[in-house]
Amino acid sequence: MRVLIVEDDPLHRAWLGEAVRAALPECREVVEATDGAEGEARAREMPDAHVVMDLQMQPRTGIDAARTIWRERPSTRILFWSNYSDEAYVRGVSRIVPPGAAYGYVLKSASGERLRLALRGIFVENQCVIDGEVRGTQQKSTAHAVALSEAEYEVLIDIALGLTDRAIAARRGLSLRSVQNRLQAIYDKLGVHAPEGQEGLYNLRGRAVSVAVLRRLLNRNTLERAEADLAEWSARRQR
Amino acid sequence: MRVLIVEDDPLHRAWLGEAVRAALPECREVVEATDGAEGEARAREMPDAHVVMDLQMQPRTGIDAARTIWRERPSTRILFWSNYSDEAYVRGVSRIVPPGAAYGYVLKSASGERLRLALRGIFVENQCVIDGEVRGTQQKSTAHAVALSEAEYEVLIDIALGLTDRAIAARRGLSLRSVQNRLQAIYDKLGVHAPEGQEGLYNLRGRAVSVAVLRRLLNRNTLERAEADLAEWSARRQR
DNA sequence: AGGCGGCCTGCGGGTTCCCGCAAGGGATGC
DNA sequence: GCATCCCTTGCGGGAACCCGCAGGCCGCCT
Repeated sequence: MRVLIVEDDPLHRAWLGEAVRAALPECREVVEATDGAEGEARAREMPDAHVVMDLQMQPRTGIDAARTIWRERPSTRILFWSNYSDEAYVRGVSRIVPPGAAYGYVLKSASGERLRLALRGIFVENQCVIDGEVRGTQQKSTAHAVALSEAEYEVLIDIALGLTDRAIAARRGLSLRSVQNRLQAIYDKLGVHAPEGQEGLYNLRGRAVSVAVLRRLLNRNTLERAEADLAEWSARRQR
Repeated sequence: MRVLIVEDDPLHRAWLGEAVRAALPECREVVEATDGAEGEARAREMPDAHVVMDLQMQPRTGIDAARTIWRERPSTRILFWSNYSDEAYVRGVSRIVPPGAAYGYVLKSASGERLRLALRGIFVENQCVIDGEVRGTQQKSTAHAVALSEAEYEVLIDIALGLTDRAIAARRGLSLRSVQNRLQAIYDKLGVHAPEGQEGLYNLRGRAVSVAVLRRLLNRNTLERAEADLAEWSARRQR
């Protein structure tokens, strides 16, 4: 067994290396990478490696790296080790896990014992290990009536990018009115309407984005990736 | 001399404690706090302490803590030790430094030697020590013609909160048209206009916020604080 | 079959946004 | 004094947004 660690913080990287060696004595080799891009390269050289990865990295995030790693080798087992359980991250991860892949999501604030269990669970027993807190936001994100559907989430991203209704309609293959219907649903679910007696206070479109950021549905990484997707779509559409 | 460390990550906290003791042998006591609120409390008990503080903390950020510490004792010397040099953070800090106070801003990625120099410079020599990278974004943020003025920045925050033109006008004591002028300036400076041949692509208002987030002019913390300010203003205005 | 709920779509109109045009102040400089 | 620059304000109009109403399609239930 070989393990690849991708983590930009030197202190955390060193500590993680120790934890991996201690939890997995059967591990022959531990390789460390200091950012997403290097992680992808190392993973390419180690076709049998398991991966432990941070999510917040500059400039390529853990999600970016995981996506390419999984695209090249969908059976790779990846343990995400992150500071936060924001819905933006949880959604980001669950969007890219290949069907059937074993993965994990453990918070950095979790105890060493929990990390140890996750390491063994994923890499040895081939099971999925998700921290309780993460599980919580995961369920919250699929609980009906409060949560946004995937279709609505897409439109939310589009307005966060600053697209017009018309542009969204073109991009998503919908009519203008359908886009607006989705927007209504988003406004309702996010509860962006101004309180009693303050009617003209909010621009609902902008307010929705604001609330989404505050509720951690959206973050800078989400936007950055969406921006890249948009650029690609926009180029393709030019011809 | 006494030093207060405010840092939520245990690894970083421990390492920082060592660095402080090594750099400042004349330091009699090192106290550690694990989040912003505790930091404020400890600072209150140590009326002579210097402070080393992380910026990203939950739920009270380093900026929140620094603000109350400085309000109670404006001469406190604070060294901010942060992962990022985002304009949002730099602006956030420079908005709250009391006139004449000695402070510092050092990146976590900087070498131990740079941290040592900063610690001695601020706490012993009473000078300001700002990392080169931070200095860079600081200058970028005040370089004319590309950068937003303070007035424009306020309006940017308002649209990021999802306010209407009318609401912004009421809040900032301006006419509707003036608000729109500020918006124009923001649109120009952020360069949000769609490329040639894609005229209806962007909703400029939303696009401006998007670009601002991508350029790190705004982040979640900025928004959170702005939201609190807005709520307070809104309550005051009700009567 | 018929009814029901969900999603998509067109129409219409009230409101808000985006912005060109133009007129009024201060502030500064020669 | 006058010119110049910057910021503010009003007016007006075209475009985009928000949204109620109503009709159509599809799958599901009894």
